[in-house]
Amino acid sequence: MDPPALPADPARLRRRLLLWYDANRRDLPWRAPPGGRADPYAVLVSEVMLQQTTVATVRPRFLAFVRRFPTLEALADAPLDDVLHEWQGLGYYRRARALHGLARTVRDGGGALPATVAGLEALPGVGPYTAAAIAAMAFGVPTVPVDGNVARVLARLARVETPLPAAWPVLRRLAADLAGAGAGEGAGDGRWGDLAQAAIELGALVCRPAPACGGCPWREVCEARAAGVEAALPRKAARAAKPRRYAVAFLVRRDDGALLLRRRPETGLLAGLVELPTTPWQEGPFRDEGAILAGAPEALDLRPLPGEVRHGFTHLDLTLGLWTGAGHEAGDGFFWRQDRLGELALPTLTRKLLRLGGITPGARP
DNA sequence: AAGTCGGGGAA
DNA sequence: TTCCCAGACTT
Repeated sequence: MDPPALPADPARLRRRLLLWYDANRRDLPWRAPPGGRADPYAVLVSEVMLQQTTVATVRPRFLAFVRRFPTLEALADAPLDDVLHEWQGLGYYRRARALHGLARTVRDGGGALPATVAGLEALPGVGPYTAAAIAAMAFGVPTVPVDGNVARVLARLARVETPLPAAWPVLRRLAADLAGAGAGEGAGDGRWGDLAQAAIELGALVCRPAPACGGCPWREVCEARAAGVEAALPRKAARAAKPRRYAVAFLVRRDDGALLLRRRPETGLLAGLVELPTTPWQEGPFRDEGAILAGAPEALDLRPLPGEVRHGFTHLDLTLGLWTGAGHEAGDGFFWRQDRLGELALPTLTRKLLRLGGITPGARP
């Protein structure tokens, strides 16, 4: 089969897409008003938050984040723990660390975000997608960022049958073709930020995994639709099954009501966040009390609470029981916390366990 | 190229 | 349940 190519002139595709976007765009807090200019810091924060995270989740968290850290300089001046606290529950906590590091890098380098794809991609936490997105949306660079939405749109438009992830280079080339000059460039060109938003928006609203072609501005030229294969694209390589792991967490209280906690290591899963003590995670369920007590912190009268917590990570599913007891000494790596749990950066897994134990740490930001 | 890194909502 | 989300980084 011929190598995939855009089925129509790029300038014509761009015009059709922008007309659709003008009539169908969502009003999102980080977006420039129609005809206006987006705030680079807002674009940066939103794009990092939106990495593998839905708009519905990000919208309120974005508003809270920029309220607490209104400028790149304010973010650079804040302690990392404050940033992690503001990020709790969002997942992929490396993003928060990278964003904080990025802010300090930029502040120490003069204070302005780079305005080029290459300059942006050199910053921590900014990869090919995010660099292109910021360049287009905040600085008007003529480039079309390829995220999961745009990959789906382009794979269908040009009928790319190669499965992901092998198809990524093909899709990036198609995106570059779309951003290229094309014959008779005209109305709409110059709106490169809107074009980037529009390509993503089309994937999010119309060219979804279950496509709604009736509302698509490209339906008449879409090659997947012409062949009747739109719902099957993009094809994807089979993924490995997620293993399940088991552990028991411990709700240990001191006489004064303080709770025994520990901080996770600075790298790896849930890096630097605060959690309840647990046994090591193991491949099968715990069968006898001895194995549980062997993994427990020093405590008296340990006994199981009814119920369990299930929590899914990206590459494994975890099932935890919860035991409770009384203690008075915090061993190495542990600490007591009496109140104001809401001020700690707690992962969702820990919140689920606390809820099972009848504790509400307070609303997260 | 493959593995690591969260959590939630929709189908 | 499974999929997938405005992906990046490490090895």
